[in-house]
Amino acid sequence: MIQELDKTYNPSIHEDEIYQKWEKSGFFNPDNLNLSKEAPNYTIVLPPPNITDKLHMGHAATLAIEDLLIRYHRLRGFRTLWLPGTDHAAIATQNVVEKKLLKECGQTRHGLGREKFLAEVWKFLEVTQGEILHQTRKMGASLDWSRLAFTLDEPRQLAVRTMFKAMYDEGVIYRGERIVNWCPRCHSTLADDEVEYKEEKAKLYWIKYGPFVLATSRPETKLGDTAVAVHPDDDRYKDLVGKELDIPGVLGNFKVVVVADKAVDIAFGSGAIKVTPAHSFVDNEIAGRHHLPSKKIIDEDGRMMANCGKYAGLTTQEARTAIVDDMSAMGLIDHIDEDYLHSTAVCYRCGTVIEPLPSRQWFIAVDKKIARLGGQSLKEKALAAAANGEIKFIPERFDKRYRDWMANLHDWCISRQIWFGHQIPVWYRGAETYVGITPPVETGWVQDPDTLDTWFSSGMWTFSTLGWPANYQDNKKSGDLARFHPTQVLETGYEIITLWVSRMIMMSFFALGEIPFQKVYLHGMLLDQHGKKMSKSKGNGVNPLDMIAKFGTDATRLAVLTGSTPGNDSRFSEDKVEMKRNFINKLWNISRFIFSATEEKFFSVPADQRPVVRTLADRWIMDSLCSTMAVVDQQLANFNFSLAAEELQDFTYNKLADWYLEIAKVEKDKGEILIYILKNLLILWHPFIPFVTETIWGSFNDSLLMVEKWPAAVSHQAVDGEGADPKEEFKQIIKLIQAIRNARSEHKIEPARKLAATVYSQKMAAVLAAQQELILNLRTGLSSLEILPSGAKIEKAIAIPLGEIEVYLSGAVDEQAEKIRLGKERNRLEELIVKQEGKLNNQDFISRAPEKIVAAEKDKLAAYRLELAKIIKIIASL
RNA sequence: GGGCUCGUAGCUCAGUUGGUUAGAGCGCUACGUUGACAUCGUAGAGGUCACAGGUUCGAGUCCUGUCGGGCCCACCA
Repeated sequence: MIQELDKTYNPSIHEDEIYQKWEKSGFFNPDNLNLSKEAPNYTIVLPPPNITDKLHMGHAATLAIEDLLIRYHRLRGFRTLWLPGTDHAAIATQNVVEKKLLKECGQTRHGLGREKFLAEVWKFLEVTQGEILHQTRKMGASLDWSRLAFTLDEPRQLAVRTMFKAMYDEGVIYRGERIVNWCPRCHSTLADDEVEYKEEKAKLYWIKYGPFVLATSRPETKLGDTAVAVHPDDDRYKDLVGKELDIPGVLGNFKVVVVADKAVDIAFGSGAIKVTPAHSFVDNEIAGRHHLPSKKIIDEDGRMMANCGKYAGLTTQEARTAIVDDMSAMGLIDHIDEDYLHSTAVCYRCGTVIEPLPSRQWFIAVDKKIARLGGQSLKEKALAAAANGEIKFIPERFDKRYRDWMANLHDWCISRQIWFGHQIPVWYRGAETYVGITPPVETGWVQDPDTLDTWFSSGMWTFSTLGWPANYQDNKKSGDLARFHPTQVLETGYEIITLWVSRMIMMSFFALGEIPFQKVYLHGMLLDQHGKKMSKSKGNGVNPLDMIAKFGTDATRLAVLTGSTPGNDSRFSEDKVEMKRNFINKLWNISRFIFSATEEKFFSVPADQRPVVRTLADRWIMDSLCSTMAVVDQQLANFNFSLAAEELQDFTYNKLADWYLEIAKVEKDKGEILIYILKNLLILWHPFIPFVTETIWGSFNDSLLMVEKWPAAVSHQAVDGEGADPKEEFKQIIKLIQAIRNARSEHKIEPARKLAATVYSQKMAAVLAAQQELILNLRTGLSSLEILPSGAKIEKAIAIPLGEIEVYLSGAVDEQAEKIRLGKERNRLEELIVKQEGKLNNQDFISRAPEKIVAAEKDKLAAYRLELAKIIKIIASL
């Protein structure tokens, strides 16, 4: 049964129905695919979007790319799993909800209390999660919804606690004191990427410091100084290194040592710095290297502590003013630079100045040698996986970024002082500590109030979604974990290589001793039409649902899949989507035409059964389809989605629609071959534009296109070719037709006016004669066509030299225009010949270039000369 | 400061290991309803490949430098 198609494709009346059909079929789930045991796996875990907000175009691009990969491999007979989920995005989500509560009911999280606040967060995420999942379905994503996961659902909570305990037992997770970014207002540590830098003018104080004069922007931290550091190569201070000094200060004299450390910049200030290990990251590192004591003087409220004498209780700002005044009175201030430009670290959330503070936090030791990793550290394992090619980055350049970052990685601080997230599975009772997957049974234990960095749980994503830890007993994988891990590809944005990709690799090595994925394909960012990053605050973001409503999902997908190369940013604009909508409509109308031109009996022929080929044009289109199949396979293997789509679009538009369909109208009886091409074309297009292809397919098939068989390019390779290469011969026909159209256009000959054509060709006469009907009927406007091996020049005719072929059009000649046109042509050829002769007269070229190239260049010159000779003859005759 | 990346037609971008007269789509110009498609067709114009050197028989492609975008990381005592 063949259903008639509407005049234009209207996505909105088909898409939802098609998606339901797919979902009901069960084929999103690899367990339902009819595959042999030997079928290879193809698994991708969806990078779980944050439930902070609905999806934007960037997410749409991710979904389009991954669905393309998944559908392509499903068609090719892989056991294909695409695993969906969402990310609780701890801090980000908590902030969004905090802001919302403050705006809507003036409540703070502290006012509400932990339990009620968390209830609000869960209420919020239910809404956004629902919206995200709806958007994802609208994109046509063929995700296995039966395996849907959330980074904070019950199974993932169990996985996180299990992981934490295992790492703690192995000594990889430890509690330690370290300088952290502390926001005195939020009362929380901030991750490095949550700190923002604001550039501003400040004062730089040059203070007298024993034998030194040194520059500081924070004189109040002098109370916590334990050393002075200079560069080891700095001759000015060589003699002082290693000495202990007695320094006069506002609270009396204190002792510091002088150390030499390469972290000091000789050129800045006086080349000497005071070292405050407790309140500066750099100083803390210097202190670590030289085993210096640390003295904490600022508390969690950003105030001076009790050990600061009369300054105790002042904020750091107040203390700075007071101390500078006092130092000034003591003559300790050398001078002050007023216009010192520097950037201050502030909280990305509230803008409060960050205080670096020593704090007790939980860490993952990345350099600790681990027995279960064969005595290697997480860092070493993660680096080796990239170095030995076990994990490949695409494009390759990101491999370097990954390894550079990994090599410089410090211990990873995983505790956060926020409420929303995985609460740390550690309980305290007095001096006792208990770490466990379940709470201790006895009473009196209090759980650590902190939660884990959101990347801890998302770092476990490849295996926590596949049933770890239940599916991993005695170092053996079972169930989904055995079937699908390691996954084949991780597809994500390059901006989270460090945040996410690196963590996943470390976590997977620790939990399973293996890589989480074989390839990492990194896509670029989607920018707006002006090349700016899309963001909510700029208001230039686009909701994919708007595009879908306007132009359809397929157009939206194709727009984000094309016009870009791997790893590079690309611009998005509505115009692009509109163009793709036009193309999809073209495909729809190609199908309509083919339906109308095909006898019913051919519709049921299987897509891989080759049709009978009769004419040169048939052989040409079959050959073109073959090479398109090969190119698409090759481009997709290299993640060149855009080039694959371009190849398909070129075949569909420029070969099939522009030429072969027109030929079919002339040569007739093409049903068998047309439906064959259409079926294969729909399969080839399906991964890119699943809805329209499935819709067309469904109008004459009972089966689902999504599980058809991908055409193997090799089986079509043997396009029967008696005689010469059909491609080359047919290309000559196309060239001839185009030249005739072109000549008509240049001579401004009205379309209705018919011309008589005479064609001379020694080599091609027979081939051209066989294609007479096409040449006459493909918009050339000819009244007659005479083809001869050779003959006399035709007077008063438009002459078109086409290499070996000569064409004359008589019936309407403007000799003046003809002279001008041919003159231009002559000049062009003469220039080419001069250039070519120069090349061939160059002895270096002749002797050093490969023979093949030299021969080709000689042939070219001969061809140019032949053509020029003809033109000169024609001009002379005018 | 370190690293990465981009600069090719008016616009958005391709251009595989150096080797035809540097390509595509859109836009523009002219013409046009031909058995699917105006969400269409035919034809055309349009480029010192950012700039300056170098390597090479040969450079859009490789090297060095300059200028101009973008991104990442570190740091600003």
